Amino acid sequence: MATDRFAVLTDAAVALVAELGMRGLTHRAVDARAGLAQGTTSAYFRTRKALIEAVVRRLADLDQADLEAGGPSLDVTDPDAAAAGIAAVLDRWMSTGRARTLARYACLLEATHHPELRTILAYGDASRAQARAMLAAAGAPDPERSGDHLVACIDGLLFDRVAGAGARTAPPPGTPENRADLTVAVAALLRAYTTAANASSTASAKAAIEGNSRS
Amino acid sequence: MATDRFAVLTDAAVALVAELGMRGLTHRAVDARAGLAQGTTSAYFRTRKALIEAVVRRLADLDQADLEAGGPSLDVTDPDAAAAGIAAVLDRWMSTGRARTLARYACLLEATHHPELRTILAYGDASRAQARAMLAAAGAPDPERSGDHLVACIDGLLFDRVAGAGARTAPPPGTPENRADLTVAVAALLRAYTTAANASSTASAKAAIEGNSRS
DNA sequence: TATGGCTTTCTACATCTGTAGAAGGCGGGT
DNA sequence: ACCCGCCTTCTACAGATGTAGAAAGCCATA
Repeated sequence: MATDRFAVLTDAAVALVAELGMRGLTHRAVDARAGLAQGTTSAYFRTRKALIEAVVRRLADLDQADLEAGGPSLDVTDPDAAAAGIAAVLDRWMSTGRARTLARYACLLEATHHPELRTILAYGDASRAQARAMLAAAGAPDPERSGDHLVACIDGLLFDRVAGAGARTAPPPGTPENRADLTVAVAALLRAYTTAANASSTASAKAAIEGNSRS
Repeated sequence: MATDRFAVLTDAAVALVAELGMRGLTHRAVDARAGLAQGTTSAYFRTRKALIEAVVRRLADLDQADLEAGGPSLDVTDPDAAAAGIAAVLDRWMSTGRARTLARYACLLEATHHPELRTILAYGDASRAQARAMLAAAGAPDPERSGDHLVACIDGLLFDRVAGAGARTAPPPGTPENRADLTVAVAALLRAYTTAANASSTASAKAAIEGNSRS
């Protein structure tokens, strides 16, 4: 999975971020983790920022490859099958790919105070595009917006199970029970955002919030 | 907002975590941020773990107070109003309370590799209970599970806007547009998880994933 | 006033971290 | 064989960080 020096180092870095957080990402720690001589990481990534950027890039690349290798089908005609497909991906990301998922969230948080990372980390752009396309094909109103909402919610399900309360309460990752649970959750989401019966337009919603704004 | 020494210090710590990440949480940095003499934080929280725990506890307390001061109404009979109420809270958490929200996510990620934090950080337990109660009142099937899904999704919407792509694409926090956007998103969620027309039971979902498990 | 316990402040120090450059080694071309 | 450029490894060092203890100040009570 990691053959050349760069890949070995960045993979080790990703693993470190996943299990120790951004704080554990250190030149020397990466050296140790990768089983290479002290100073190696420092030689390849002279500054810490370079190291972080490499991690972010690596994550993006891995996700890209993962997606191309076979994402969910997203068949509009069969929402339940689409939900099951998405659930399968989510389950994989929280079992086999848990480390990568955690690292990704850590990087997202990091990007909050490091704008330059945001360019590289186009995480989820592909998913969003896919979601929008699917909703558009399903004839949903405002597929752009709804697609974004949908992806955000699915991501929420993932985050909850990987770092939130779901990590304790939900069925363990990698099991059929987990996939089943995720499937019903995602199916509900798909139904919610595909139905043209989406009565609340932005306009009517605006009216509804009148009495609720208290900031 | 912060009168006694502990509160001053932990508030400064929360602010630091929000804007610099966990890595910025340092005894000396907290001293500086709080405008107190060097060594103060070190005296109050002898170890770094104690400092982190204090931050987590402070976040939990603030959330608790926030919730008691007036959470959304969650009126079952009027889902749109409930959605608007939730949207208002979300909007506040991503504008005025953005720092706290970011700090919370950072702590959640931190709790991933520090189990002792998990006990303190019962974040969202109240929300989950409320969601379950609401869904139960609405006659939704399996309100426990659906409630958890619902909260996870709502949290996903929040995370997306605070740290994800939504931070760039969605309407700016604190504006009516944002509240409106969130309202339609949440309303769709409520509809999805309250409808008894929730055809896919766990059992049928299990059948649906048969062809999709490839891990 | 003196005393004893606090809270607060200052200082010390071993480690860790970021960063840079020197030293060493290896292989390809002349 | 020799040289040159590259990759790798080692070492140095300034500054940050975690942690502990000493010093100083404050206040109430005897």
